[in-house]
Amino acid sequence: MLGETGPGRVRHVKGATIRDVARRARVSHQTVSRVINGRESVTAETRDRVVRAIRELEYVPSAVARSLSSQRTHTLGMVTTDVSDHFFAEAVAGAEAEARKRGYFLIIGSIEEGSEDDERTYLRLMLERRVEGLIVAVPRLRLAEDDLLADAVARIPTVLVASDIDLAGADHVDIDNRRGGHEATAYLAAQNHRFIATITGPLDWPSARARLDGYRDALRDAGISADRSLVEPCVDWGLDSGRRAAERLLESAPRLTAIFAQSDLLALGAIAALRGRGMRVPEDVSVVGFDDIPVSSVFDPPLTTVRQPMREVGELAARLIGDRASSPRKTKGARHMLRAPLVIRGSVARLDGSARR
Amino acid sequence: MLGETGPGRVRHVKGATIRDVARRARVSHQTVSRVINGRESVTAETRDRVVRAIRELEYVPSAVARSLSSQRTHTLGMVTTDVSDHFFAEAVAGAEAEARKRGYFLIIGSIEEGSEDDERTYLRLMLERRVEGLIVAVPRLRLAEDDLLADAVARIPTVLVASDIDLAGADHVDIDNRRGGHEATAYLAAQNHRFIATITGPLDWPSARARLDGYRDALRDAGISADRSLVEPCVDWGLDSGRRAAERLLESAPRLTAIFAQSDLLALGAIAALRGRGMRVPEDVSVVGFDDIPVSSVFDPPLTTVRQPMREVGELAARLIGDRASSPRKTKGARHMLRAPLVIRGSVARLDGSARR
DNA sequence: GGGCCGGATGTGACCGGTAACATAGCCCTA
DNA sequence: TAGGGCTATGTTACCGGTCACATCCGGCCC
Repeated sequence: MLGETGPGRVRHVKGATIRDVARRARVSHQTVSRVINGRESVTAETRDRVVRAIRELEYVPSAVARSLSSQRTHTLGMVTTDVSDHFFAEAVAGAEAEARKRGYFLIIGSIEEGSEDDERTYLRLMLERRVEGLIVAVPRLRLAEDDLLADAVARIPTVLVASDIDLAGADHVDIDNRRGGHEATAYLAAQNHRFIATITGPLDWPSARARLDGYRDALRDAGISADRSLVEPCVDWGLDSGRRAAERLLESAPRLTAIFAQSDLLALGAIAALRGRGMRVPEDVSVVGFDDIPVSSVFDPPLTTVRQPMREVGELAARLIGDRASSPRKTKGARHMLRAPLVIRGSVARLDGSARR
Repeated sequence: MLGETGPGRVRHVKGATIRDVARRARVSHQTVSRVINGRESVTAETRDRVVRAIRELEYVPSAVARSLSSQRTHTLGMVTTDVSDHFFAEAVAGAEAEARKRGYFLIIGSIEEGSEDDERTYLRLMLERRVEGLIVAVPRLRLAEDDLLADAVARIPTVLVASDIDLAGADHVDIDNRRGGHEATAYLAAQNHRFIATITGPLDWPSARARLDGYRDALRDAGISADRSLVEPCVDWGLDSGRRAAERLLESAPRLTAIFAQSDLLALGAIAALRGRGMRVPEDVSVVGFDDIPVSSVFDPPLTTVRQPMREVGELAARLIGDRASSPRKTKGARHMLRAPLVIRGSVARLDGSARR
């Protein structure tokens, strides 16, 4: 099996092309193309010859050449916040599954916290690769006034995930965070809690603000007046932040009987801090989280939390793109909200009227 | 801005090509190419004209055409088990970061549990896309005798992650699971435990078998004879499996004083089951996990566990590919083992000699 | 038996870049 | 002042497929 690459040129294992196969099977390259694409109108006998030649030459068709010629890449791009965050990993998994079901490949760009203009770079690279759709799951997106994103939207179907940027032409997919925050808080109020604190995520995340809005809505609905000292924002969504926030709350609002934490990790951190102060959960302080990460159910106590269906978010995003691609372009983007249901477990206690502090 | 696409052909928003830009800037397309690629030897004035034309036409170079012509795709492929598994998501994140640092894009194929011949499909698709390197992180890979994988290895730099398939020419990256299992078990033995049970992952995972080997090694080293009733395999790595396994163990081996669970979730499930039986951790039974997932540290008790540096695994895999690609091809693949260190927290109690049951 | 039809196959252009080489000025030196 | 060498730019082929259309051939109809 000597390389017939011609003199000089050494090229690693010069792959066979459609024409090499054609020559070997003594047909035209077009006939090979027909066989590859399973078109009718090829004699069984010819087909056999071609198939054999393909096998003998270990021919693998080039998706690159095919894309150039057919103007289709069958590729979706997804730009996300760091995939090592469980939350986004789920969304990627969902999008990937749905994309593949529809015959698309997913290329991802995962943005590390702290790096500069990465979303711009990724957007540009994906446009260059001629992705046929774009999923942007970067909550803190700073691209609002950016031409680049608008440009992308103008060229290809684009879905913004968990973003509050309002870009005509783009679809939006998000969790109904406001409602989720409302449900969590209303549930605490229904258990007779009146001093309900909240530990929020970073307030430059739209989801954090929406959950906070939901929290406030619920307090108002329950006739509880808002108290600024009961709201404790964090710089990130992690355990340590939750721990520290709980400690600050215990200083500033010692009368609290319940905490709505905007993530499960914040909640778990808060619980750890409460325990550190000798308080019991839920007997002394009730806690509700947000996310429903896998361990929430085995935690002690099992965490009552709001479940985010991130996988479905990813799936929906990919599906919307698929629909856009196949059907005539709708003019305006829609905003799709997925409900985040409250999962009641054991971290909330009912306060009987007399027991209010 | 009327489309100059020619009569008939409507084509959505026909993108400008290098030749369109050339025409507008009154230069040859080659000069445009030079400008795009930042080559010297273009007059500042010419460059300006070209840059302006690019902007006016909203020209975005086509990576597809470039790839076809230059025979480089700057793309790495990664086939993994479902990325919604935190473990693999970390590896993907690491690989992605490292790849991009080296100018590569990552396309991923995430294999859902239960689907049929997906790894074959993905491999084929990635080969078609002419990825310049391949990371295969599918522990349960059934491709041992498969021509397809061997084919891939022959064509492009390939790294197998956490696989025990021995494929000459491929690099291997893995956690040193045997040593990790040894450390966990040895630590328990050093705390005077003698009846040390283990809850394993599915034994068709090489990592599960290696950890089990490490467990046995450690028992032997400590002069403890093996007891089959102390080994409890599970069908998956999840919480429920851990819970059920612990319950079975309590039946079959009531004298156990310690459990080495092969994943943190298994460990947490086991702890939940133990508590359900009224036993305390670590006072009655000590538990060690494996993984060090984010919540392990706040669990009650904080979980002593073996930390898996999955992110680094991904990074290393991408780096190896980068090295292979740039340096002359080494003949044989190497096996790289990353150490998984024991993280001591609070879920193990020291048994004093008299207290042995 | 000529013409038409339709299936099987071949031909040449084209997709949008890059590479190699050609060419045209220009400056410098002998 | 001719020739060498360098810079700026243009020309043409090529990467490996797909597409549109041409061609060939056997069967069928009148």
